[in-house]
Amino acid sequence: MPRTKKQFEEIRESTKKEILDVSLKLFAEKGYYGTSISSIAKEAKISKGLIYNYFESKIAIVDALYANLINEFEKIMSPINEMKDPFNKLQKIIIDTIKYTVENRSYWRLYLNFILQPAPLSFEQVFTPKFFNKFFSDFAKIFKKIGVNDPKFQAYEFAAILDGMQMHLLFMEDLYPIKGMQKHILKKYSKEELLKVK
Amino acid sequence: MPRTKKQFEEIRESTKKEILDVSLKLFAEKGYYGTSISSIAKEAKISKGLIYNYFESKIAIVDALYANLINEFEKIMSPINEMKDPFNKLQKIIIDTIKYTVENRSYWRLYLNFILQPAPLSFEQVFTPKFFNKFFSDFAKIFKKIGVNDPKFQAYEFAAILDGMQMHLLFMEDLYPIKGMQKHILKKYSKEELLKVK
Amino acid sequence: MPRTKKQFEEIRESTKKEILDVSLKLFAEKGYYGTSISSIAKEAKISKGLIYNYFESKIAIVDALYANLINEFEKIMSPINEMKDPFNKLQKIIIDTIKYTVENRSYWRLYLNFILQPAPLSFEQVFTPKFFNKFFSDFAKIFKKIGVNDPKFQAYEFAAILDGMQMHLLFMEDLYPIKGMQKHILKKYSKEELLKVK
Amino acid sequence: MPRTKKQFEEIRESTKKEILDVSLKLFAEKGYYGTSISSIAKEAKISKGLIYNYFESKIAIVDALYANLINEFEKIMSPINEMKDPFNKLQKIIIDTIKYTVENRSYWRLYLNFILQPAPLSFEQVFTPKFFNKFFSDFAKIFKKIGVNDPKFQAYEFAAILDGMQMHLLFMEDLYPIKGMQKHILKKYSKEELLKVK
DNA sequence: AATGAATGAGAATTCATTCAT
DNA sequence: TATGAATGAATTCTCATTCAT
Repeated sequence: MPRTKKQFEEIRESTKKEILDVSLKLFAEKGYYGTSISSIAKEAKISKGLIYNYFESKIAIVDALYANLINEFEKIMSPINEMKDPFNKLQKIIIDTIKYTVENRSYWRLYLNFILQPAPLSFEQVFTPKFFNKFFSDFAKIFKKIGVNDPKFQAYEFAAILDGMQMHLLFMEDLYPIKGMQKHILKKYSKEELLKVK
Repeated sequence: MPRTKKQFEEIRESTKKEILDVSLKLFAEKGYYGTSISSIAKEAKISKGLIYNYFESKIAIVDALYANLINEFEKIMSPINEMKDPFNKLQKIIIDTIKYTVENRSYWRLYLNFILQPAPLSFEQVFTPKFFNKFFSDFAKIFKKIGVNDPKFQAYEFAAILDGMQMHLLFMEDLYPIKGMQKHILKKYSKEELLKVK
Repeated sequence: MPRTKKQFEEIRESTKKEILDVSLKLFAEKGYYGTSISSIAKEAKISKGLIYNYFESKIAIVDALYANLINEFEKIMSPINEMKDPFNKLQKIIIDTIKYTVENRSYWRLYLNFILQPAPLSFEQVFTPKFFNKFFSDFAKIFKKIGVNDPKFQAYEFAAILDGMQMHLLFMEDLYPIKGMQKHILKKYSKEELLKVK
Repeated sequence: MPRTKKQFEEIRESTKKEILDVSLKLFAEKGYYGTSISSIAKEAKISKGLIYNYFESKIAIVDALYANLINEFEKIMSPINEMKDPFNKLQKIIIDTIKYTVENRSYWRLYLNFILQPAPLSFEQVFTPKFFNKFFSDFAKIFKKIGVNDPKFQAYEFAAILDGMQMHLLFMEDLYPIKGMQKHILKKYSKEELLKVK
């Protein structure tokens, strides 16, 4: 009895997901060049050839991971974007950034790698300088709404703290006092403090 | 009649420097794996073989660049370490970090790459979590001396801002408003502001 | 529809054998360093890369040949070891040594090369001095059983004759009067002669 | 004051000898391919270039060593050739073979390597099958003079024992009971024994 | 859909030899 | 005579990708 169309699709779906999961793990652990198609196949317990049934090339896998990463961003940002209160917004950005970084180190490690990764990995560039500018200007709007001085540079500062902290966290792993840092940052960007400075 | 020892040394000196300069440029541009020995040779207008007259292996080139990088760090930090006044110290750290990053983008791009680089590039690790801890604790001492609340996390915040800013700057290049940011950060860590918060 | 496991195994089996056969021939003809992986690939009419699908490195090929060689040794020696009569034993050792040398020149040429080969080829050493001592003491037992004077040195002499003859045979090829030599040696180690000397 | 012609020649002579000595040592230790021109230069404390002032190529060094080896042979054999008494002759051949092998392991190790060494090292072949035949026939003459049966194969046997013993000695080094073996062989080829067998 | 044998381009590395001084 | 920097061809090895089954 041949499989139904739906069954086929389910197989495709789950195999593809497995390849992506394994790839993410390996890329984050060993880097793009340190991860061979063979090792992905072995880890995913499928054949090398099958991978090419799902992805055109090695770089296409990265592209897909990349796309997923963008989705993650969206998922984090879209509820935030819908929030009205700028103070709550800041608090949530901080909390979520830390939460997702801790929960999903592989992804974020990859993300930082990609950002700094030079040329050969500049597949469909999504994390373009423009993309970042969007963030900066979004943040700037929040600070403008709050009414602090110099909202533009407050935004750059805010972004720098988050990305710097993320980098330190990913690099130092358990040595980094993320709990304390979170408290510290949350306080710094709390309503009371912000109103004080204003 | 052979060249004198000194002549030979000069030749070696200059060829070695050329190889390192070209390598730094290419590694920063295209990454370690994206840069072949061939391309270094071609760019430096020497033969592939000659490179091995100066460096044992490809990774040895990176090691040398790495060592130079450490030197840069020392050069930046040693005058700072000798400074007494904590306020001046902070100001100088900010100014120098930005100055050296702008002047020497290749190096710092490489540096960030190295920090996050996974496994295969684990040449003599210098930028270990321990190395960073040293920075954090040095910074903490400064803030303690100033007498701010929570000097430890102020230090982590300070480091995060600097590294985050550096990352943004390296990624966005000319799109980044580094001038304004410098002013902003300097003000944030100026004597008046710090004394206010205290 | 992929090939069955058995089909794959057959392919592997035959390709591996082909690589080993070609390698043996070339190594014996031109030596280890005189034989490139390229030349093996060309002679075997496969791609260079495929060889690495079967052997980890060039030296691993030699290791495999080496292991086969040990097997040959076993095959020659095990029926001999089971023989009781010491006179028959000696006769068989002589006959077999010559037989296998003539039939399998490549292997034995390689064997002699390996024994004397210096350093760089010191893959898993099997032909250690200890290995030889085993032979000497086995031979000594035979002569002791026969009851000749000085069985120890009779054994060394016997081994020297066999290895010396083998060397001459491999070196001089068809110029060596192996037939006559075999008769001569067989007679020297015949029951009558040995009992005479005793 | 420029050096005299004679002085120049002395320098050349001694430098050349040094190169050969070092080469012999290294070739015997590490083999031809395991020995680089660089390592010879370093060990001889001269420059790489200078070697090419004395020898056209790496293989030319081997050729020279080879020629020296032939000389050694001559030196051993010429006094022997002048001896009249066949019994003394055999005794001296045995004694000298062992003596020179022990005293000059490097040379003889090289010699055995060369004999079996395939193609790439088949520089000016001196150790041709013909060369060996000369030995065999010389030996045969001795045995003929003595009047043993089958002098031809006695000669082959004699040569096999010597070369086999030499091989074992070179391979097993101090584990080989060369003293006892010498006594044994000398006795076997002593006047009394030979006359007995005759 | 799935397998893994096979390919081949390209990478790092070695080293005999040349050559300017 | 002597030096060692420089060359370049050849070598081993890797790995993304293809393809017959």
